[in-house]
Amino acid sequence: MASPSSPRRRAASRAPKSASLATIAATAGVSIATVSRIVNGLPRHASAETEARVRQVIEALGYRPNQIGRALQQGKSRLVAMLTAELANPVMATIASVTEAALRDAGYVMILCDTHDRPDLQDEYLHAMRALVVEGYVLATNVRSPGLEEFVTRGERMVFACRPNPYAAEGTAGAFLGIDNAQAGRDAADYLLDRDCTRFAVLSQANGSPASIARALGCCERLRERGVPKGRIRDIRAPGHSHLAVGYAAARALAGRRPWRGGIVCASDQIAFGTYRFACEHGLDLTTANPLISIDGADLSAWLAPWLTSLHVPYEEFGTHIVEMLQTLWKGQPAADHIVPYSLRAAGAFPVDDLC
Amino acid sequence: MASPSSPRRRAASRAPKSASLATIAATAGVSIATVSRIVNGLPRHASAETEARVRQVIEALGYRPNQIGRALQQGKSRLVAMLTAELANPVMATIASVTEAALRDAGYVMILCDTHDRPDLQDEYLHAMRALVVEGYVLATNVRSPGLEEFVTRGERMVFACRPNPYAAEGTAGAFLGIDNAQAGRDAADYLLDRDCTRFAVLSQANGSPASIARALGCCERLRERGVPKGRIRDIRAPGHSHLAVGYAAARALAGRRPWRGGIVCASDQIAFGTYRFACEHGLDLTTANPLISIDGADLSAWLAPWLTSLHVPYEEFGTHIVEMLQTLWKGQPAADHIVPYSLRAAGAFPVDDLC
DNA sequence: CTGAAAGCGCTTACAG
DNA sequence: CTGAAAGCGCTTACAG
Repeated sequence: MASPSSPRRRAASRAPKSASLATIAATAGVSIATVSRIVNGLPRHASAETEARVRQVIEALGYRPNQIGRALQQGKSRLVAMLTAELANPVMATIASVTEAALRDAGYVMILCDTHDRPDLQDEYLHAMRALVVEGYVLATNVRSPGLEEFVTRGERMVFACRPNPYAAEGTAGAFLGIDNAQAGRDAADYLLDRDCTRFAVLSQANGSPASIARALGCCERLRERGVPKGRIRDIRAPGHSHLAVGYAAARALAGRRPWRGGIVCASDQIAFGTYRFACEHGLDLTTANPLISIDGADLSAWLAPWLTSLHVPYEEFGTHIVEMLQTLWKGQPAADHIVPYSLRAAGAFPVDDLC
Repeated sequence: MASPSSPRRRAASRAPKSASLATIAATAGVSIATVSRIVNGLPRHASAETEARVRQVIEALGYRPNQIGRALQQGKSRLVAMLTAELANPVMATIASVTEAALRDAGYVMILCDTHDRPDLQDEYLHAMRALVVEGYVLATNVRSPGLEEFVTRGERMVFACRPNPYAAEGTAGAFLGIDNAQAGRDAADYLLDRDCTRFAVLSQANGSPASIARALGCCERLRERGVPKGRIRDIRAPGHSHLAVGYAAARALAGRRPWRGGIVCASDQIAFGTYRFACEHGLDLTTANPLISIDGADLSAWLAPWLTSLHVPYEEFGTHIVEMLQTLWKGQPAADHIVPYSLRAAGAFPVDDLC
């Protein structure tokens, strides 16, 4: 190791200094304004010779505009904050990934903040992002927090993915992007009914997000509607932070009494995975005798869980939608809710080629 | 929708304006410098009464320091860039997640950039991050690019997770964080040998990353070393961008001749997942007759792939290590490589409680 | 076509 | 204890 006082230490202790507009201007013998105009490709910026000279200097010194200086001047940062509930969840990772790509294409840089569904972290990040003067917020979290309420009432430009805005004012454009969760629950019920199930288990998270509650409720509602007696519906709401753990616990509850026989609806892929693990360990039957359907249908599931039938939410398209919604906000218009369709992805039926 | 010229439009078209240091100073009747000192908790910043008055104004106006102004002044942004090869890969998502948490604890904000393993995107991001004056770079990509070479030679502060620095100078501290990949391959070989396998398949990606090549090579090397004849080793390098597709293709090649009988080493979890999907569809036997071991052992695998035995890389600890390495760099010292140990995670043996 | 100057929000010596 | 002033890197009217 270099000693603390060695010259080497000094040299390496900060990032290599890069040239500024002023440096370029000085060595090219023009004004800062001129260089700025050239860099930004403004209309009648400079004579051909001046431009050539300046460009040469820029090239030679490897100049790149400092975004911080620009951001301070313009009052906008080209930064968008994305707050995710839990990046470890593949669904969240997918949303983050596609949003990042769409924002990049639109010329923005995404900052990803993992709130771990903790209100304190959520507020910490919200404030840190405001301090960075981000131009918009994408929320994929379901937690209430004072900071979020404050931001909503202050009119910050936010889009809500998957989970609706918990502080949305009545009759306001919610800027919500997602599926009709209640309807998805109903469709899951129909799927099992059409396969002649007579007993039903609905697995969801206790005190879950509004979205996941809506799925479970919609499902139970539909079952009753189609004449299933209450006694034939097991509405299991298992505790746990991770949906994996929820699914495991729910499956345990399900298998607890006598061997289960009937259809199973999991409010999310992750819950289905937890169920699956329990099934592997303790022999809960997940074959055609007990058809299982989940809601999410993430791409990874098509690989890792060929046994899984699910209502596939088109997360791969969320990035584009999110950017469109942000652009609406940036135009000063309220962003309407955006309800996307889902589709049935049958077990094992998804073609490999589409996944590569 | 509000008409384009409605007053509403104007009102919403930019973020709500927030108070500046100057505003606070003016309404509190003190100088900007005084407010700054109070906000930053500097030693003898102000008299008790002044401070009280200023704090009151800050509270009333909801003032938060603008990080951009501060960054410009101090020449540091408290931002760290993380470049990931592919966020859709759960291993990458895990690394991103833990790094984000560790950086936050250290007072930094992480910007996540998904390069999709494309050199052009990698360079685009590298330059965008430099423009943001980030204080460090975390690379979890394996792509060579002109920009990366430029950054390395310029001495930017970077750490390399999982994939070594492709432009590291001889005998230089590489700032690499990861496992001994060749040794992991060797250990995987030993695992199968100890289970009395006599035939072996080694599944990896054609033209893969140095890390994954090292795993496959180490494995083959060890097999030969322990006397396995070349004809009993099938070294399958399948093409494909995603490791899932690679695993699928490799399994197809493996099953192509006669029914496979022997041990299987997958260079990564994802390759094992692809193999698994092929096995489910086409009946490749993955039970004890054909023991399979992969390298990675991501937490998600413990849930979704209870059938999988793997050498578990402690990705959950990567965040802490990455921050330590960055802090070494920030002190002006070179960051040594950091080789972490891995451990065997046997199929189905991982306790559920540890995963919640 | 080109430049001098103001100002974005902040920190930090330097005076008093 | 407190303030006036310079300056971080940039853009943008405003002159010429």
